[in-house]
Amino acid sequence: MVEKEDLGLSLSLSVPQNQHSLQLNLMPSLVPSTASSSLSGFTPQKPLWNVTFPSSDPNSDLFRAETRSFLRGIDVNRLPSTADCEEEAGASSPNSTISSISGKRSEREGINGEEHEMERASSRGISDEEDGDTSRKKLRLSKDQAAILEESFKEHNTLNPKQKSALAKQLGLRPRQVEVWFQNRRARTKLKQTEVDCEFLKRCCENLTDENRRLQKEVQELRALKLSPQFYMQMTPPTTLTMCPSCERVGVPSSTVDGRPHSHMGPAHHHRPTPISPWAPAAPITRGPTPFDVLRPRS
DNA sequence: CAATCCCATTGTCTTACGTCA
DNA sequence: AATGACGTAAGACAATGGGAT
Repeated sequence: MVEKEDLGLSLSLSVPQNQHSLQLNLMPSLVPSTASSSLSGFTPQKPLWNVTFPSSDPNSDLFRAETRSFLRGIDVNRLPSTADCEEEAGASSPNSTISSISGKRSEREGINGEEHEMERASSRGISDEEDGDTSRKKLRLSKDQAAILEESFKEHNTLNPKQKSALAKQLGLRPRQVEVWFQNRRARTKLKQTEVDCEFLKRCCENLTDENRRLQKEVQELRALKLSPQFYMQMTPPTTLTMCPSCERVGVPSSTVDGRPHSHMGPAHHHRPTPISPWAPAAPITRGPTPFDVLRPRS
């Protein structure tokens, strides 16, 4: 298990076998365009693929939104002052923290105490015609708010009630908004993880396909070789070789290995020796790179 | 039973792009 | 050809509602 350093985006991929759990650590703020990954059993030195995060992608909506917000210099969720109300009171202005309160949430957060105060504070900017309107208004978190939330998310991607309240107070948001932001943030993280996992599996599939193709070719070549008459002529008379299907060791019946009886042939051995063709190499077949080998950086 | 999470979905906002006058 | 207004599709994201724990 890889430590969730910096709690950027820690990705884990579980494949059927438990031992193949992909851990991907994505740290958008530190590693803007690449993601390091590690698979238990191997740890690539180089990033395997690029992952672009919204805030780092100049074409992304978040980036644009941030840029917009920055350029305008408007904190869309700041509790509106009178000056703000005069300046940006357009009906479709994003400059509002107005949002309808979920009935569910209203039940949950029995409006009281600090949260009640926050609730009222957030409602202060509602104009008369909006006040009675239950339709929610879209808000955009300011760059600063988003940055603080992001920082907090890096530290811990879930919040306890105390942290939530403190953060909400710090940001001038309702606790419910902070909670929602964290939920949506977790969802985005998961989505990104899924995309990365998908990309990884795609690569695995491609590599396996390649290897399969290569092995098929190798088999064909060996078959062709097997059928050629010259090959037989040069063959020494076949001896009866057997190979333990379990440990893939070649054993010679009615003989000893290193002077000692080979256990494969002993009565206690539970594997039935499999006869192998005389042209099968005694040495282990050098296999081609597995997908993991391919992905593994070469030193 | 309440709190919280995840998930799917909705609603809003913004941008890019195509069309037309 | 250049320009501005307009409509629209697409994407991002805050918010909602429901089910699960």
